[in-house]
Amino acid sequence: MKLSVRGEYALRALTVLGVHYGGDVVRIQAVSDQQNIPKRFLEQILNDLKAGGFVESRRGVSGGYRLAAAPDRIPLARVIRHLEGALAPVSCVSERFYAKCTCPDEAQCPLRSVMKEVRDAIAKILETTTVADLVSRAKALRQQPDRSPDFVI
Amino acid sequence: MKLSVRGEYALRALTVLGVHYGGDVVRIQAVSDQQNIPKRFLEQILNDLKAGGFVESRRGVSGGYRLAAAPDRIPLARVIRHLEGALAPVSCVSERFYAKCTCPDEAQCPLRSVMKEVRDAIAKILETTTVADLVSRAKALRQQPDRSPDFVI
DNA sequence: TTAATCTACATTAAGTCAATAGAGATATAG
DNA sequence: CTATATCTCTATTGACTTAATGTAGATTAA
Repeated sequence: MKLSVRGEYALRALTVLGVHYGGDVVRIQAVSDQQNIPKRFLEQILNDLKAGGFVESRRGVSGGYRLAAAPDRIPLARVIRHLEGALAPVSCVSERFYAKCTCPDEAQCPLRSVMKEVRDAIAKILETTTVADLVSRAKALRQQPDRSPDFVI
Repeated sequence: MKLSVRGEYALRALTVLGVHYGGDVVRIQAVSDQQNIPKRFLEQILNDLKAGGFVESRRGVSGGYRLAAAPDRIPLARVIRHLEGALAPVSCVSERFYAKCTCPDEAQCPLRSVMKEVRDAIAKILETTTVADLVSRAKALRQQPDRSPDFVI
């Protein structure tokens, strides 16, 4: 049930680009420094995100990356599906990456129905959460960095 | 976000043992045949499940495996955690397998809070679903193999 | 023209996964 | 008591994936 480091880096990078949405492009180096992501690896990832239509780039001096769409139009599910494939824990319950599993009869496999519930729960969250949400959560967390829920007056 | 084939086999095998709960032990060969699981691989898995306290075994002729507890006392989450580790998509939001991630400041990482939601959604389902549920779903599906919800009289 | 940037493709080292191999221990049937 | 079907244990393999690193090139603002 893992999100790869690659996927994690991608979402963190998109958050940075989301913060600067509407402004100028952001250099890879800046994202790398700020988010503690190996620069060369991040190059690959951003290139992949460009191929997926999530970001656009400008080359040359003062080049960089920016979001290709408004942050609230980029659900996390789309990004993760592009980078990693299925959200579903087993391929036989995936909506867009379906593949047969090894059970003798899918129609009678009780595990499938449970895993379908899991898939739906994951998808529900990741379909409705967007890069814009990451940006606003980042802002909120910056305001109240270490205030626990019990610490409200 | 994947459940490994190993984990899938384990849960399918436990379902078979769950069906026979209260009766005699079940041979690996029988489980292997019935569930289309490579026998030698299944041996390893059942051995691992035994180490985890989920099943017990009898050796020798007419040996085999049986559940070590009532099916309704075995939540899927326990099994998966034993075999695969964390349910959480990223280690930094795992309750029992916490590990630091690479983000510069966990307290201010917006991705963490989203992934925590995902973790909780997954855990909620897998903590409340037990081997007994798999057994009863299997029975239900056997009764009504191809009757869709729209097809009820 | 320079230098900072993105682009493209190749390579690598380590790890994981699914499965297989082989030798051994145990217990039941006969 | 012996034959044999089972579980037990450790090791190994081959394919694949992951997270990076290497090298060379294209682009563009200053």
